[in-house]
Amino acid sequence: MSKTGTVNIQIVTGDARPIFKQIVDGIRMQIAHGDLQTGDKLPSVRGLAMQLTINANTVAKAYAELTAQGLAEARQGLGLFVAEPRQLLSEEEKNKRLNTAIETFVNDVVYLQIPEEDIKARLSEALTKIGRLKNTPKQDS
Amino acid sequence: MSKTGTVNIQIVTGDARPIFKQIVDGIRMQIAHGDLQTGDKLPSVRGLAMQLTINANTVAKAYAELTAQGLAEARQGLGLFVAEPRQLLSEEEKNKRLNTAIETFVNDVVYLQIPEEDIKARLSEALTKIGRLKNTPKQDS
Amino acid sequence: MSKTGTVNIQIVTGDARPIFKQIVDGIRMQIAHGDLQTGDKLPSVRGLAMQLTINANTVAKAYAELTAQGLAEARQGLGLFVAEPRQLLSEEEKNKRLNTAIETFVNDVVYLQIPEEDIKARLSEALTKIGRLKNTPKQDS
Amino acid sequence: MSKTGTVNIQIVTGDARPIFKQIVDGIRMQIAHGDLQTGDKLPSVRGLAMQLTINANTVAKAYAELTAQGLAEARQGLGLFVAEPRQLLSEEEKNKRLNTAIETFVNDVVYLQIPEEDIKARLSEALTKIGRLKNTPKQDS
DNA sequence: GTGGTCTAGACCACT
DNA sequence: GTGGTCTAGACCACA
Repeated sequence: MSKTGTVNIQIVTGDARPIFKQIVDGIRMQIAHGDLQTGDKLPSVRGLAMQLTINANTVAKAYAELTAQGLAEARQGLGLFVAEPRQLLSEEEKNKRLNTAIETFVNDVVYLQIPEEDIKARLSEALTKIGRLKNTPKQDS
Repeated sequence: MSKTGTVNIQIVTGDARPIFKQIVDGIRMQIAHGDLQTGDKLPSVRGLAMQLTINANTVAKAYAELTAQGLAEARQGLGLFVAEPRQLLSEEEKNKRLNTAIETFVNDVVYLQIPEEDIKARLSEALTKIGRLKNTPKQDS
Repeated sequence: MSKTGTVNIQIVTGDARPIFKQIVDGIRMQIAHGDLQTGDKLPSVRGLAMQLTINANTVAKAYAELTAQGLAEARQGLGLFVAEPRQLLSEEEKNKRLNTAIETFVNDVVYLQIPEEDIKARLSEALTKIGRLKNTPKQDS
Repeated sequence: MSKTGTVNIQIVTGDARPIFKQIVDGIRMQIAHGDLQTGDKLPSVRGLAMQLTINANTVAKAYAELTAQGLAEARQGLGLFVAEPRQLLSEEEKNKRLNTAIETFVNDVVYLQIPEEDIKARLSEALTKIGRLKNTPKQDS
C-alpha cells in the first residue's frame, strides 16, 4: 500500500457523477482511509489518464480540484503529492458544509418511505466503516 | 396551514441545485412534513412562477417531475393536487437510491474532519425532526 | 442492427400522442425488441432533432423521460446510453399500470362490435411478436 | 335497471382522463353491458351535472361526443336517448382503430416486465367479463 | 462535441 | 382560469 504513484480508482460508466469528480472522490477517500499518506506521490496526469483510458484534461481537472481543496500540492517538476493534513476551512465553513450535506441527504431519502431506524443504521455503518479503516494498522507485504 | 394553493418555497440563486429541483425538493419536503396533505391544491404554474419571479416553464418542469414521482396529480383544467401516498419504487430500487445517497453524503463529509459521533448526532436529529413534524398535530394561532 | 447512435423513429403529425411521447415509445419499443441493447449509444439530442426536423428541446424532453424511467443513462459529455435493465417499479405500481392499460384498451374497443375472439387473437399476436423478436437472433444481410 | 334517466357513473378525481371522457366511457360501457338499452333516456345535462357536481358544459360536451359517435340521439325538446345500435364505422375504420388500441396497449405494457401469459390472462378476463355481462339476463326488482 | 437548464412566447385541450 | 406541448435561442458543465 501507499506505494509511490499508485492509486486504486474505479471509473464507473453508469455513475451519475462526472468522471473528474469520481477521481477526486476516489483519491479523497483513499486519503481518508489512510491508503494514501502525507508525502505520497500521486500518479502523473498522463499516467493516470492512460490507466483509466480517459482524457488527460479530465485528470488534470481532478488534480486541480484536489489542489484547490488543499489535499494535494504540486512540487515543481516532480509531480503532485499528498499534502499534510491541515484545516483550510473555518469551523463555520465546516458546519455550513455539513448542514448542506445533511440537507441534500434528507432530500434524497425523505420520499423513499424507508423506516428512519433503517436509514440511521445504514448510515452509521457506512460512517463507522471509514473510521475503522482509517485507524486500522495496515500491513504491507 | 395547508391552505389551498399555498406553498412556502425559497429559491436560492447561489444554490448548486437547479431552480426546478429546488421547487421539487421544497414541495416534497412540505409533503413529508405534513404541511401539504393529500388532496391539497398546489399553486398554479403561472402563479408560482410570478411569485418566485421565474419562468412558467421552470415551474411546469418541477410539476412534471412531481407528477412522475407520483407525489402529485393533475386534474385537467383544475390544477395540480397532492396525490395519495403510494409505493412507486421497488424495494430494490429504493435500496439502490439509499446507497447512492449514503455514498454521496460520506463523500461530502469525509474530508471535513468532523468527529463521527457529531455527524451521526446531527443527522439523526435531522431525520427525527421530519418524523416528529409529520406526526405533530398542527396548531393554528 | 444496433449500430451506435442509430434509431429508427417515425414522427406522425396526425398522431394523438405528443411528439416527445412518440420518441419515448419508439425507443422503448426498440429496446424491447432488442434492436437497441444495453450500452448502445442513442443519437445526440441535436442530431435526432435535425433528423426529425423538430426542436432540440423536444428530443431533450423525451430523453429526460427515458432517463427517469431508468431505460437510459447520460454519461456527461459523451451522450445518452441504453441502461442496464432493472426493476424500477414496485409490483403494486406495475399492477396498477397494467389495470389502467387494460381499462383504456377495453374502453377503446368495446364499442367497435368486434367479436371477442378476434380481439384476443389480434392482441395475443401483437404481444407474442414482441417476445419473439426479442429472442430471435438477428441476422445482418 | 335501465330506468329512464338513470345512469351510474363514477367520477374519479385522481383519474388521468378528462371528466367529459369519463362520462362518455361510463355511458358507453353501460350501453355495452346492456344496462342502458335502445330508447332509454339519458339524464338531462343539468341533472347529471348536479348529480356529479361538475360544470354543465362538461356534461354537454360528453353528450355531444356520444351523439357524434352515434350512440345517442337527441329528440328535440325531450332530451337525449340511447340510439339503436348501428354501424357508423366501416370495417376498415374499425380495424384501424383496433390496431391503434392494440398499439397503445402494447406501448403501455411493454416496459412493465410482466410475463406475457399474465397480461394475456388479465386481458382475456377483462374482455370476457364484458361479454358475459352483456348476455346475462338482468333481473329487475 | 455532449446533455442539462432556463427564458420567452405561442398554442392547445379541458373546466 | 388550469396544466401540457412545442419552438427558438441562450448559457453552462463536462469530455
